[in-house]
Amino acid sequence: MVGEQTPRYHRIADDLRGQIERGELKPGEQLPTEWVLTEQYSVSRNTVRLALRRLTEEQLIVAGQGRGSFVRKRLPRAVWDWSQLESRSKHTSDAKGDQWASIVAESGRQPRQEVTVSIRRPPAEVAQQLQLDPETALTVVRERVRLVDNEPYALADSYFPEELVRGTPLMLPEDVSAPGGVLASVGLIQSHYQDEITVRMPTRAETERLSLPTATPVAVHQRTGYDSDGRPLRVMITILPGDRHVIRYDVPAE
Amino acid sequence: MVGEQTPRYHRIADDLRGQIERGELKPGEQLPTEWVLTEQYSVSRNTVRLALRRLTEEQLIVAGQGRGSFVRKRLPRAVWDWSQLESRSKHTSDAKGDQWASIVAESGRQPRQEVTVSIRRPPAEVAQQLQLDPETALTVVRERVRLVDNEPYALADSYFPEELVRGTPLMLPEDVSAPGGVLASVGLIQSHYQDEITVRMPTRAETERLSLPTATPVAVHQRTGYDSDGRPLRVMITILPGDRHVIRYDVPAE
DNA sequence: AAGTGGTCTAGACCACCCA
DNA sequence: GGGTGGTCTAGACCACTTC
Repeated sequence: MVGEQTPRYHRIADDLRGQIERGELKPGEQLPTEWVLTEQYSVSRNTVRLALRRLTEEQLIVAGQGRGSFVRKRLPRAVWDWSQLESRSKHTSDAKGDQWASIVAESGRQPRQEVTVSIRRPPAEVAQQLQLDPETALTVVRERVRLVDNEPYALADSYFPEELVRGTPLMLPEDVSAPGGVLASVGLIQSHYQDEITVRMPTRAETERLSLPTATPVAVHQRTGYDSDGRPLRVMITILPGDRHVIRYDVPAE
Repeated sequence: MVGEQTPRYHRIADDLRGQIERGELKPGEQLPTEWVLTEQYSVSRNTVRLALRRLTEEQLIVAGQGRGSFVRKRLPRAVWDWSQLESRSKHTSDAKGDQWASIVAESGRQPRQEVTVSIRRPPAEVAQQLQLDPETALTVVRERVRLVDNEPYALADSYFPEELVRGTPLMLPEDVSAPGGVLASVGLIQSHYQDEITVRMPTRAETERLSLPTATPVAVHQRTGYDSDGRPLRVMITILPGDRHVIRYDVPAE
Protein backbone atom coordinates (compact mmCIF):
# COMPACT_ATOMS: atom_id res chain seq x y z
CA MET A 1 0.00 0.00 0.00
CA VAL A 2 3.08 2.18 0.29
CA GLY A 3 6.02 1.86 -2.01
CA GLU A 4 5.38 3.74 -5.21
CA GLN A 5 8.02 5.96 -6.77
CA THR A 6 7.29 9.09 -4.78
CA PRO A 7 5.83 9.21 -1.27
CA ARG A 8 2.15 9.96 -1.05
CA TYR A 9 2.63 13.05 1.04
CA HIS A 10 4.94 14.46 -1.64
CA ARG A 11 2.25 14.05 -4.24
CA ILE A 12 -0.40 15.55 -1.98
CA ALA A 13 1.89 18.51 -1.34
CA ASP A 14 2.57 18.82 -5.08
CA ASP A 15 -1.14 18.80 -5.80
CA LEU A 16 -1.94 21.48 -3.23
CA ARG A 17 1.06 23.55 -4.30
CA GLY A 18 -0.22 23.46 -7.85
CA GLN A 19 -3.63 24.68 -6.74
CA ILE A 20 -1.97 27.57 -4.93
CA GLU A 21 0.30 28.47 -7.84
CA ARG A 22 -2.54 28.32 -10.33
CA GLY A 23 -4.61 30.57 -8.11
CA GLU A 24 -7.33 28.03 -7.41
CA LEU A 25 -6.47 28.61 -3.79
CA LYS A 26 -5.99 32.32 -3.27
CA PRO A 27 -3.83 34.13 -0.72
CA GLY A 28 -5.65 34.34 2.59
CA GLU A 29 -8.06 31.58 1.67
CA GLN A 30 -8.53 28.65 4.01
CA LEU A 31 -7.41 25.21 2.92
CA PRO A 32 -9.70 22.23 3.40
CA THR A 33 -9.39 20.94 6.95
CA GLU A 34 -7.06 18.07 7.65
CA TRP A 35 -10.02 15.80 8.10
CA VAL A 36 -11.44 16.71 4.70
CA LEU A 37 -8.05 16.22 3.03
CA THR A 38 -7.81 12.84 4.72
CA GLU A 39 -11.00 11.82 2.93
CA GLN A 40 -10.17 13.54 -0.37
CA TYR A 41 -6.86 11.75 -0.77
CA SER A 42 -7.86 8.57 1.08
CA VAL A 43 -4.86 8.67 3.39
CA SER A 44 -4.41 8.91 7.12
CA ARG A 45 -4.32 12.22 8.90
CA ASN A 46 -0.60 11.91 9.62
CA THR A 47 0.11 11.68 5.92
CA VAL A 48 -1.93 14.80 5.32
CA ARG A 49 0.02 16.54 8.04
CA LEU A 50 3.34 15.59 6.45
CA ALA A 51 2.17 17.18 3.22
CA LEU A 52 1.02 20.34 4.98
CA ARG A 53 4.29 20.57 6.86
CA ARG A 54 6.10 20.51 3.55
CA LEU A 55 4.07 23.45 2.29
CA THR A 56 4.64 25.26 5.57
CA GLU A 57 8.38 24.86 5.16
CA GLU A 58 8.06 26.31 1.67
CA GLN A 59 6.31 29.36 3.14
CA LEU A 60 3.19 28.68 1.11
CA ILE A 61 0.72 28.20 3.97
CA VAL A 62 0.36 28.98 7.64
CA ALA A 63 -1.56 26.99 10.22
CA GLY A 64 -3.11 28.22 13.43
CA GLN A 65 -4.27 25.94 16.16
CA GLY A 66 -8.02 25.99 16.36
CA ARG A 67 -8.33 28.20 13.28
CA GLY A 68 -7.29 26.25 10.23
CA SER A 69 -4.64 26.40 7.51
CA PHE A 70 -4.47 29.31 5.13
CA VAL A 71 -2.68 30.24 1.95
CA ARG A 72 -0.06 32.72 2.93
CA LYS A 73 -0.37 36.34 1.90
CA ARG A 74 2.85 37.50 0.35
CA LEU A 75 3.60 40.83 1.93
CA PRO A 76 5.75 43.21 -0.06
CA ARG A 77 9.17 42.99 1.45
CA ALA A 78 10.73 46.02 3.08
CA VAL A 79 14.02 47.08 1.51
CA TRP A 80 16.82 48.14 3.84
CA ASP A 81 19.65 49.91 2.06
CA TRP A 82 22.54 49.36 4.41
CA SER A 83 24.96 51.40 2.35
CA GLN A 84 22.70 54.41 3.05
CA LEU A 85 21.38 53.66 6.53
CA GLU A 86 22.91 55.94 9.14
CA SER A 87 24.46 58.12 6.49
CA ARG A 88 24.68 61.63 7.93
CA SER A 89 23.84 63.45 4.73
CA LYS A 90 20.62 61.50 4.31
CA HIS A 91 19.30 62.73 7.58
CA THR A 92 19.42 66.47 7.11
CA SER A 93 15.79 66.60 6.11
CA ASP A 94 14.67 64.20 8.77
CA ALA A 95 16.21 64.99 12.08
CA LYS A 96 13.89 62.80 14.08
CA GLY A 97 13.95 59.04 13.84
CA ASP A 98 16.08 56.80 11.67
CA GLN A 99 15.83 55.77 8.05
CA TRP A 100 13.88 52.69 8.93
CA ALA A 101 11.13 54.69 10.57
CA SER A 102 11.08 57.08 7.62
CA ILE A 103 10.69 54.32 5.08
CA VAL A 104 7.88 52.71 6.99
CA ALA A 105 6.10 55.99 7.52
CA GLU A 106 6.34 56.79 3.80
CA SER A 107 4.47 53.61 2.96
CA GLY A 108 1.63 54.76 5.17
CA ARG A 109 2.26 52.40 8.04
CA GLN A 110 3.04 53.10 11.66
CA PRO A 111 6.60 52.46 12.81
CA ARG A 112 7.29 52.02 16.47
CA GLN A 113 10.20 50.86 18.59
CA GLU A 114 10.33 49.30 22.01
CA VAL A 115 13.67 49.94 23.65
CA THR A 116 15.16 48.37 26.74
CA VAL A 117 18.61 49.30 28.00
CA SER A 118 20.84 47.24 30.25
CA ILE A 119 24.48 46.89 31.19
CA ARG A 120 25.80 43.39 30.65
CA ARG A 121 28.81 41.30 29.87
CA PRO A 122 28.71 40.92 26.08
CA PRO A 123 28.39 37.59 24.24
CA ALA A 124 31.76 36.23 23.15
CA GLU A 125 31.20 37.12 19.52
CA VAL A 126 30.38 40.73 20.34
CA ALA A 127 33.31 41.04 22.72
CA GLN A 128 35.62 39.88 19.97
CA GLN A 129 34.25 42.42 17.50
CA LEU A 130 34.64 45.21 20.06
CA GLN A 131 38.12 44.00 21.01
CA LEU A 132 37.05 43.65 24.63
CA ASP A 133 37.99 41.07 27.22
CA PRO A 134 34.93 38.80 27.40
CA GLU A 135 35.71 37.98 31.04
CA THR A 136 35.68 41.47 32.47
CA ALA A 137 34.31 43.96 29.96
CA LEU A 138 30.88 45.55 30.29
CA THR A 139 28.70 46.78 27.47
CA VAL A 140 25.65 48.96 27.34
CA VAL A 141 23.03 46.98 25.47
CA ARG A 142 20.13 48.64 23.70
CA GLU A 143 17.60 46.02 22.70
CA ARG A 144 15.00 47.20 20.26
CA VAL A 145 11.94 45.54 18.84
CA ARG A 146 10.92 47.32 15.67
CA LEU A 147 7.21 47.13 14.99
CA VAL A 148 5.08 48.07 12.00
CA ASP A 149 1.41 48.65 12.76
CA ASN A 150 2.08 46.99 16.09
CA GLU A 151 3.36 43.81 14.42
CA PRO A 152 6.93 42.86 15.31
CA TYR A 153 9.15 43.24 12.28
CA ALA A 154 12.77 42.99 13.35
CA LEU A 155 15.01 42.81 16.38
CA ALA A 156 17.94 45.22 16.62
CA ASP A 157 20.35 44.93 19.54
CA SER A 158 23.22 47.40 19.86
CA TYR A 159 26.26 46.89 22.08
CA PHE A 160 28.48 49.80 23.17
CA PRO A 161 31.60 49.56 25.33
CA GLU A 162 30.41 50.81 28.69
CA GLU A 163 33.33 53.19 29.19
CA LEU A 164 32.58 55.01 25.95
CA VAL A 165 28.99 55.93 26.69
CA ARG A 166 28.95 56.22 30.50
CA GLY A 167 26.72 59.03 31.57
CA THR A 168 25.33 59.80 28.13
CA PRO A 169 21.69 59.77 26.98
CA LEU A 170 22.45 56.47 25.29
CA MET A 171 21.87 54.83 28.62
CA LEU A 172 18.30 56.05 28.86
CA PRO A 173 15.60 53.68 27.67
CA GLU A 174 14.23 56.11 25.15
CA ASP A 175 14.27 56.50 21.44
CA VAL A 176 17.43 58.51 20.97
CA SER A 177 17.70 58.18 17.21
CA ALA A 178 19.44 61.24 15.88
CA PRO A 179 21.13 62.57 12.72
CA GLY A 180 24.31 60.64 12.08
CA GLY A 181 23.26 57.86 14.40
CA VAL A 182 22.98 57.69 18.13
CA LEU A 183 26.73 57.72 18.67
CA ALA A 184 27.21 61.06 16.94
CA SER A 185 24.93 62.67 19.51
CA VAL A 186 27.49 61.85 22.19
CA GLY A 187 30.48 62.92 20.13
CA LEU A 188 31.60 59.58 18.73
CA ILE A 189 31.91 59.53 14.95
CA GLN A 190 31.77 56.26 13.06
CA SER A 191 33.78 56.53 9.88
CA HIS A 192 33.47 52.99 8.63
CA TYR A 193 31.32 49.90 9.08
CA GLN A 194 31.93 46.23 8.61
CA ASP A 195 28.78 44.23 7.99
CA GLU A 196 28.43 40.47 8.16
CA ILE A 197 25.29 38.64 7.12
CA THR A 198 24.50 35.06 7.97
CA VAL A 199 21.41 32.96 7.44
CA ARG A 200 19.91 30.48 9.85
CA MET A 201 16.71 29.26 11.41
CA PRO A 202 15.49 31.38 14.32
CA THR A 203 15.96 30.40 17.93
CA ARG A 204 12.84 29.70 19.93
CA ALA A 205 13.18 33.05 21.69
CA GLU A 206 13.30 34.86 18.35
CA THR A 207 10.32 32.91 17.08
CA GLU A 208 8.32 34.16 20.02
CA ARG A 209 9.49 37.76 20.02
CA LEU A 210 8.85 38.10 16.29
CA SER A 211 5.70 35.93 16.09
CA LEU A 212 7.35 34.02 13.28
CA PRO A 213 5.40 31.42 11.31
CA THR A 214 6.90 27.95 11.45
CA ALA A 215 10.00 27.40 9.36
CA THR A 216 10.71 31.04 8.54
CA PRO A 217 14.47 31.58 8.25
CA VAL A 218 16.10 34.78 9.43
CA ALA A 219 19.02 36.87 8.27
CA VAL A 220 21.41 37.95 10.98
CA HIS A 221 22.91 41.29 10.09
CA GLN A 222 25.87 42.28 12.25
CA ARG A 223 27.26 45.79 11.80
CA THR A 224 30.43 46.86 13.56
CA GLY A 225 31.14 50.60 13.52
CA TYR A 226 34.68 51.93 13.71
CA ASP A 227 36.05 55.43 14.23
CA SER A 228 38.71 56.94 12.00
CA ASP A 229 41.44 55.28 14.06
CA GLY A 230 39.97 51.84 13.45
CA ARG A 231 38.69 51.53 16.99
CA PRO A 232 35.36 49.62 17.23
CA LEU A 233 32.61 51.74 18.76
CA ARG A 234 29.55 49.60 18.43
CA VAL A 235 28.12 46.30 17.32
CA MET A 236 24.53 46.18 16.12
CA ILE A 237 22.91 42.82 15.50
CA THR A 238 19.68 42.89 13.54
CA ILE A 239 17.45 39.84 13.16
CA LEU A 240 15.51 40.12 9.91
CA PRO A 241 12.78 37.57 9.19
CA GLY A 242 13.30 36.26 5.69
CA ASP A 243 9.72 36.75 4.62
CA ARG A 244 9.66 40.48 5.31
CA HIS A 245 12.95 41.96 4.24
CA VAL A 246 15.35 42.67 1.42
CA ILE A 247 18.89 43.75 2.28
CA ARG A 248 20.39 46.11 -0.28
CA TYR A 249 23.87 47.48 -0.89
CA ASP A 250 25.25 49.86 -3.44
CA VAL A 251 28.85 49.03 -4.19
CA PRO A 252 31.30 51.00 -6.32
CA ALA A 253 33.29 48.63 -8.52
CA GLU A 254 36.66 50.08 -7.57
CA MET B 1 -1.19 10.96 29.40
CA VAL B 2 -0.57 14.04 27.31
CA GLY B 3 -1.28 17.52 28.46
CA GLU B 4 1.56 18.83 30.57
CA GLN B 5 2.88 22.34 30.15
CA THR B 6 5.31 21.62 27.35
CA PRO B 7 4.92 18.85 24.77
CA ARG B 8 7.00 15.76 25.37
CA TYR B 9 8.84 16.05 22.09
CA HIS B 10 9.92 19.56 23.05
CA ARG B 11 11.47 18.28 26.24
CA ILE B 12 13.14 15.37 24.47
CA ALA B 13 14.58 17.83 21.94
CA ASP B 14 15.70 20.11 24.78
CA ASP B 15 17.41 17.21 26.50
CA LEU B 16 19.27 16.08 23.41
CA ARG B 17 20.17 19.66 22.52
CA GLY B 18 21.68 20.08 25.95
CA GLN B 19 23.79 16.96 25.48
CA ILE B 20 25.07 18.33 22.20
CA GLU B 21 25.79 21.78 23.60
CA ARG B 22 27.56 20.37 26.63
CA GLY B 23 29.69 18.19 24.37
CA GLU B 24 28.35 14.90 25.69
CA LEU B 25 27.43 14.22 22.10
CA LYS B 26 30.28 15.34 19.90
CA PRO B 27 30.19 16.57 16.31
CA GLY B 28 30.12 13.62 13.95
CA GLU B 29 28.98 11.23 16.64
CA GLN B 30 25.94 9.06 16.06
CA LEU B 31 22.85 9.63 18.16
CA PRO B 32 21.06 6.69 19.72
CA THR B 33 18.75 5.07 17.21
CA GLU B 34 15.13 6.09 17.18
CA TRP B 35 14.21 2.76 18.67
CA VAL B 36 16.59 3.24 21.59
CA LEU B 37 15.32 6.77 22.19
CA THR B 38 11.78 5.38 22.18
CA GLU B 39 12.74 3.14 25.10
CA GLN B 40 14.89 5.73 26.89
CA TYR B 41 12.11 8.29 27.02
CA SER B 42 9.20 5.84 27.15
CA VAL B 43 7.41 7.45 24.24
CA SER B 44 6.29 6.28 20.83
CA ARG B 45 8.58 6.44 17.87
CA ASN B 46 6.59 9.25 16.27
CA THR B 47 7.22 11.41 19.30
CA VAL B 48 10.92 10.71 19.05
CA ARG B 49 10.81 11.64 15.39
CA LEU B 50 9.12 14.97 16.17
CA ALA B 51 11.95 15.76 18.57
CA LEU B 52 14.61 14.79 16.03
CA ARG B 53 12.91 16.87 13.37
CA ARG B 54 13.13 19.86 15.67
CA LEU B 55 16.87 19.39 16.05
CA THR B 56 17.21 18.92 12.32
CA GLU B 57 15.47 22.23 11.73
CA GLU B 58 17.90 23.84 14.15
CA GLN B 59 20.80 22.47 12.11
CA LEU B 60 22.11 20.46 15.05
CA ILE B 61 21.81 16.98 13.57
CA VAL B 62 21.53 15.29 10.20
CA ALA B 63 19.80 12.00 9.46
CA GLY B 64 20.48 9.57 6.66
CA GLN B 65 18.15 6.80 5.69
CA GLY B 66 19.68 3.50 6.62
CA ARG B 67 22.65 5.11 8.34
CA GLY B 68 21.49 6.85 11.48
CA SER B 69 21.35 10.36 12.93
CA PHE B 70 24.52 12.27 13.63
CA VAL B 71 25.57 15.43 15.40
CA ARG B 72 26.36 17.88 12.73
CA LYS B 73 29.91 19.01 12.15
CA ARG B 74 30.03 22.77 12.16
CA LEU B 75 32.13 23.66 9.17
CA PRO B 76 33.86 27.01 9.35
CA ARG B 77 31.80 29.29 7.21
CA ALA B 78 33.34 30.77 4.10
CA VAL B 79 33.40 34.57 4.12
CA TRP B 80 32.55 36.33 0.88
CA ASP B 81 33.49 39.99 0.92
CA TRP B 82 31.19 41.40 -1.71
CA SER B 83 32.62 44.90 -1.45
CA GLN B 84 35.93 43.41 -2.63
CA LEU B 85 34.80 40.64 -4.97
CA GLU B 86 35.49 41.48 -8.60
CA SER B 87 37.52 44.50 -7.64
CA ARG B 88 40.11 44.99 -10.36
CA SER B 89 42.92 46.07 -8.09
CA LYS B 90 42.63 42.93 -6.01
CA HIS B 91 43.30 40.75 -8.99
CA THR B 92 46.67 41.98 -10.12
CA SER B 93 48.48 39.23 -8.29
CA ASP B 94 46.07 36.55 -9.30
CA ALA B 95 45.26 36.73 -12.95
CA LYS B 96 43.63 33.34 -13.12
CA GLY B 97 40.38 32.55 -11.37
CA ASP B 98 38.21 34.74 -9.20
CA GLN B 99 38.43 35.76 -5.57
CA TRP B 100 36.26 32.90 -4.53
CA ALA B 101 38.63 30.34 -5.99
CA SER B 102 41.58 32.10 -4.39
CA ILE B 103 40.04 32.07 -0.93
CA VAL B 104 39.19 28.42 -1.15
CA ALA B 105 42.63 27.50 -2.45
CA GLU B 106 44.28 29.44 0.39
CA SER B 107 42.47 27.32 2.95
CA GLY B 108 43.97 24.24 1.36
CA ARG B 109 40.85 23.00 -0.35
CA GLN B 110 40.14 22.36 -3.99
CA PRO B 111 37.84 24.84 -5.74
CA ARG B 112 36.14 23.83 -8.95
CA GLN B 113 33.38 25.20 -11.13
CA GLU B 114 31.00 23.49 -13.49
CA VAL B 115 29.79 25.91 -16.13
CA THR B 116 26.97 25.55 -18.59
CA VAL B 117 26.07 28.30 -21.04
CA SER B 118 22.77 28.79 -22.80
CA ILE B 119 20.76 31.51 -24.50
CA ARG B 120 17.34 31.96 -22.97
CA ARG B 121 14.56 34.36 -22.32
CA PRO B 122 15.30 35.72 -18.83
CA PRO B 123 13.04 35.31 -15.82
CA ALA B 124 10.81 38.32 -15.24
CA GLU B 125 12.82 39.56 -12.31
CA VAL B 126 16.07 39.46 -14.24
CA ALA B 127 14.53 41.14 -17.26
CA GLN B 128 13.37 43.97 -15.05
CA GLN B 129 16.82 44.45 -13.55
CA LEU B 130 18.40 44.47 -17.01
CA GLN B 131 15.70 46.81 -18.35
CA LEU B 132 14.81 44.32 -21.04
CA ASP B 133 11.46 43.40 -22.54
CA PRO B 134 10.62 40.07 -20.90
CA GLU B 135 8.58 39.05 -23.95
CA THR B 136 11.26 39.35 -26.61
CA ALA B 137 14.68 39.84 -25.03
CA LEU B 138 17.32 37.14 -25.00
CA THR B 139 20.05 36.70 -22.42
CA VAL B 140 23.20 34.66 -22.32
CA VAL B 141 23.00 32.61 -19.16
CA ARG B 142 26.09 31.21 -17.49
CA GLU B 143 25.07 28.72 -14.83
CA ARG B 144 27.82 27.75 -12.44
CA VAL B 145 27.96 25.21 -9.67
CA ARG B 146 30.82 26.09 -7.35
CA LEU B 147 32.33 23.07 -5.63
CA VAL B 148 34.83 22.68 -2.83
CA ASP B 149 36.59 19.33 -2.69
CA ASN B 150 33.92 18.12 -5.08
CA GLU B 151 31.11 19.08 -2.70
CA PRO B 152 28.62 21.59 -4.10
CA TYR B 153 28.92 24.86 -2.26
CA ALA B 154 26.96 27.50 -4.08
CA LEU B 155 25.05 28.18 -7.30
CA ALA B 156 25.93 31.27 -9.29
CA ASP B 157 23.91 32.12 -12.40
CA SER B 158 24.85 35.15 -14.49
CA TYR B 159 22.60 36.77 -17.09
CA PHE B 160 23.97 39.04 -19.84
CA PRO B 161 21.93 40.83 -22.49
CA GLU B 162 22.57 38.75 -25.60
CA GLU B 163 23.35 41.75 -27.82
CA LEU B 164 26.16 42.87 -25.51
CA VAL B 165 28.16 39.66 -25.52
CA ARG B 166 27.36 38.19 -28.94
CA GLY B 167 30.40 36.48 -30.40
CA THR B 168 32.60 36.87 -27.33
CA PRO B 169 34.31 34.17 -25.27
CA LEU B 170 31.59 34.65 -22.69
CA MET B 171 29.45 32.36 -24.77
CA LEU B 172 31.86 29.47 -24.45
CA PRO B 173 31.18 26.97 -21.70
CA GLU B 174 34.56 27.43 -20.10
CA ASP B 175 35.93 29.07 -17.03
CA VAL B 176 36.58 32.55 -18.34
CA SER B 177 37.23 34.25 -15.01
CA ALA B 178 39.61 37.11 -15.60
CA PRO B 179 41.01 40.19 -13.89
CA GLY B 180 38.26 42.73 -13.43
CA GLY B 181 35.58 40.15 -14.01
CA VAL B 182 34.47 38.35 -17.09
CA LEU B 183 32.87 41.40 -18.63
CA ALA B 184 36.09 43.41 -18.62
CA SER B 185 37.66 40.79 -20.87
CA VAL B 186 35.20 41.74 -23.60
CA GLY B 187 35.53 45.47 -23.08
CA LEU B 188 32.57 46.14 -20.82
CA ILE B 189 33.45 47.94 -17.59
CA GLN B 190 31.17 47.72 -14.59
CA SER B 191 31.52 50.85 -12.52
CA HIS B 192 28.89 50.15 -9.90
CA TYR B 193 26.88 47.28 -8.45
CA GLN B 194 23.55 47.04 -6.72
CA ASP B 195 23.24 44.02 -4.46
CA GLU B 196 20.03 42.66 -3.00
CA ILE B 197 19.98 39.86 -0.46
CA THR B 198 16.91 37.87 0.49
CA VAL B 199 16.45 34.84 2.68
CA ARG B 200 14.20 31.88 2.04
CA MET B 201 13.95 28.13 2.10
CA PRO B 202 15.45 26.43 -0.95
CA THR B 203 13.38 25.08 -3.80
CA ARG B 204 13.45 21.35 -4.34
CA ALA B 205 15.74 21.81 -7.34
CA GLU B 206 18.22 23.77 -5.23
CA THR B 207 18.08 21.18 -2.47
CA GLU B 208 19.12 18.54 -4.98
CA ARG B 209 21.80 20.52 -6.79
CA LEU B 210 23.42 21.59 -3.51
CA SER B 211 22.83 18.36 -1.56
CA LEU B 212 21.29 20.45 1.19
CA PRO B 213 20.33 18.89 4.52
CA THR B 214 16.68 19.21 5.42
CA ALA B 215 15.56 22.63 6.55
CA THR B 216 18.69 24.54 5.55
CA PRO B 217 17.76 28.08 4.52
CA VAL B 218 19.57 29.87 1.71
CA ALA B 219 20.58 33.43 1.05
CA VAL B 220 19.81 34.70 -2.43
CA HIS B 221 22.39 37.26 -3.44
CA GLN B 222 21.48 39.22 -6.56
CA ARG B 223 24.14 41.53 -7.99
CA THR B 224 23.33 43.87 -10.85
CA GLY B 225 26.34 45.49 -12.52
CA TYR B 226 26.06 48.87 -14.24
CA ASP B 227 28.45 50.76 -16.50
CA SER B 228 29.35 54.39 -15.91
CA ASP B 229 26.25 55.51 -17.82
CA GLY B 230 24.00 53.56 -15.48
CA ARG B 231 23.22 50.91 -18.06
CA PRO B 232 22.78 47.45 -16.56
CA LEU B 233 25.28 44.96 -17.97
CA ARG B 234 24.73 41.85 -15.95
CA VAL B 235 22.70 40.17 -13.24
CA MET B 236 24.34 37.50 -11.13
CA ILE B 237 22.20 35.44 -8.77
CA THR B 238 24.09 33.43 -6.19
CA ILE B 239 22.42 30.85 -3.98
CA LEU B 240 24.36 30.57 -0.71
CA PRO B 241 23.40 27.79 1.73
CA GLY B 242 23.06 29.35 5.15
CA ASP B 243 25.21 26.79 6.90
CA ARG B 244 28.29 27.44 4.77
CA HIS B 245 28.57 31.16 4.18
CA VAL B 246 29.05 34.59 5.64
CA ILE B 247 28.35 37.62 3.46
CA ARG B 248 30.55 40.58 4.29
CA TYR B 249 30.54 44.23 3.27
CA ASP B 250 32.80 47.10 4.13
CA VAL B 251 30.87 50.35 4.12
CA PRO B 252 32.26 53.84 4.48
CA ALA B 253 30.05 55.87 6.76
CA GLU B 254 29.93 58.84 4.42
C1' DA C 1 20.93 -10.33 6.47
C1' DA C 2 20.64 -7.00 9.94
C1' DG C 3 19.90 -2.44 11.25
C1' DT C 4 18.52 2.15 10.35
C1' DG C 5 15.60 5.95 9.12
C1' DG C 6 11.33 6.93 5.84
C1' DT C 7 6.58 6.34 5.12
C1' DC C 8 2.00 5.11 6.59
C1' DT C 9 -2.23 3.57 9.29
C1' DA C 10 -6.17 4.16 12.52
C1' DG C 11 -7.16 5.41 16.10
C1' DA C 12 -7.19 8.94 20.73
C1' DC C 13 -7.31 13.09 23.66
C1' DC C 14 -5.83 18.01 24.29
C1' DA C 15 -5.55 23.13 23.48
C1' DC C 16 -7.19 26.81 21.21
C1' DC C 17 -10.46 29.76 18.46
C1' DC C 18 -14.79 31.40 17.27
C1' DA C 19 -19.70 31.71 17.05
C1' DG D 1 -19.96 23.86 22.22
C1' DG D 2 -18.35 22.56 17.94
C1' DG D 3 -14.58 22.56 14.96
C1' DT D 4 -9.78 23.09 14.14
C1' DG D 5 -4.97 22.02 14.45
C1' DG D 6 -1.42 19.98 18.07
C1' DT D 7 0.21 16.04 20.37
C1' DC D 8 0.57 11.12 21.06
C1' DT D 9 0.15 5.91 20.73
C1' DA D 10 1.27 1.23 18.89
C1' DG D 11 1.66 -0.89 15.62
C1' DA D 12 3.29 -2.03 10.12
C1' DC D 13 6.02 -2.32 5.86
C1' DC D 14 9.52 -0.03 2.72
C1' DA D 15 14.12 1.78 1.17
C1' DC D 16 18.61 2.37 1.98
C1' DT D 17 23.23 1.41 4.07
C1' DT D 18 26.48 -1.56 5.89
C1' DC D 19 28.41 -5.90 6.79
